[in-house]
Amino acid sequence: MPERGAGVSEAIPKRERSDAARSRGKVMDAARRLFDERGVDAVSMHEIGREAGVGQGTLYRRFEHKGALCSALLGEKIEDFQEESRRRVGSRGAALGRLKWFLGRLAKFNEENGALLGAVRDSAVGGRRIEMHRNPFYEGLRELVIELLEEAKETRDMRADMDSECLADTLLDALNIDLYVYQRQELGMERERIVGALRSVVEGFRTTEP
Amino acid sequence: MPERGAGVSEAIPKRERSDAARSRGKVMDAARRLFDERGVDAVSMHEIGREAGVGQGTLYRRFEHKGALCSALLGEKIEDFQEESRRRVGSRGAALGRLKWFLGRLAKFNEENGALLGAVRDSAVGGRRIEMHRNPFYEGLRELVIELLEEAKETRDMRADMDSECLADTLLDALNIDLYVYQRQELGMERERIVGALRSVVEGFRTTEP
DNA sequence: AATATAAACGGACAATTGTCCGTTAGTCAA
DNA sequence: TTGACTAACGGACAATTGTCCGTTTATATT
Repeated sequence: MPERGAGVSEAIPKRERSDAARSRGKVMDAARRLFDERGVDAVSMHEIGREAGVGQGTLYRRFEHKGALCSALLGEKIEDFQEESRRRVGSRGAALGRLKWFLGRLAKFNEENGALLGAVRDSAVGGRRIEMHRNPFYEGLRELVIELLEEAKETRDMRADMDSECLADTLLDALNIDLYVYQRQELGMERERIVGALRSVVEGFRTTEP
Repeated sequence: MPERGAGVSEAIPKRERSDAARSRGKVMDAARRLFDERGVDAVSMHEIGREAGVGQGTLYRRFEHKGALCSALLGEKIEDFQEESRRRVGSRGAALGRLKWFLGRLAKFNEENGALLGAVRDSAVGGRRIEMHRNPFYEGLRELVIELLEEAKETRDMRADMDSECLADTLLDALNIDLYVYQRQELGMERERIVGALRSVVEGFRTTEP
């Protein structure tokens, strides 16, 4: 197999045959339409196949499961989010300040894509539980946060004994979609409150100035 | 038969009829046996019913879903954990120190009950996503952490502007079973490392001494 | 254009979860 | 003890996910 460039999404190994591409498009269109109409949770995969006019085999060949389909639907949003994040995060200024900005941006991403993110999460059950974390999207976010924390260490803004890797997971998981929905809808917390609390956690990472 | 009702499963309204109690016992025994034999994930609900010698209606009347059954199975462990936690947490000493102890204990609980906790988590999909957080077990932990944080505020160990509620969710979610399994098995992190990182987060909550 | 071949297609099928409803049997009061 | 009331029972049934496999078709080659 020819080595493909390290693309953001690992779909399309060689080149898609024309009928395959057509099927992919039909399925994604149908899914968008049905999700829009009745909500993500209320639409079954078979229904999507029927609406798209493709068989189950085709449907599942293109998208391993509903979560993968939702990920594909999220595609552009993810690209935008990652692009903006990488740009802002690569800019000048204090690393911890940029980290705080990033946490706010991630909350906004949650806010805008809650339904699809929830479906992605739902599909990560049983044997696929690990996929929640081991995927290009999460790993990208993780690298980004680690990078910021390491930079904060180097500039002596953060204590040197802090564990950047672990902390990155902690910060990202504090904004996982399940907890976020629970805090927003069940506890009635405002977005700014959630983000604010997390920023105060980051504030605690700072070296105490003498 | 151990006292039921204070765990994750719903409280028993009046009193269980004798045949109902027998069914409950048979189902739990069968589940324990099969889970032990082949692992939680590899056993279906129907199989448990068959092994227990009860019909599907009975099975689902007693346990709403596989997660509820696993919660019941976790019952005693949960009791022990909660009891020990409440005792230690109610003791003397610095609140933040007790919080740190609690985080270690929670990690140990994860370690000991990973498979069942994973199944409980898996069953909290779709419409039941909220149940991951809105259940007596989680709420108990949450109250306990909030209590500690509030105490730390009162004794001026923690900055007064910290949001105890949000922070409690953050700390607890940092030890959710999915992330924990990912960090332990996928990233190969040691338990002490995970707990240590979280304790350093708590350390950051402290008021900076002048 | 004809042909070979591998990818893609479609829909039947298997597995699992969860519900429904007619039947059975504990429990309590007379 | 008897009888009635109602919780509990059991298994068929519906819905959904995901797989399998025989058939079709796009594409590269001659």
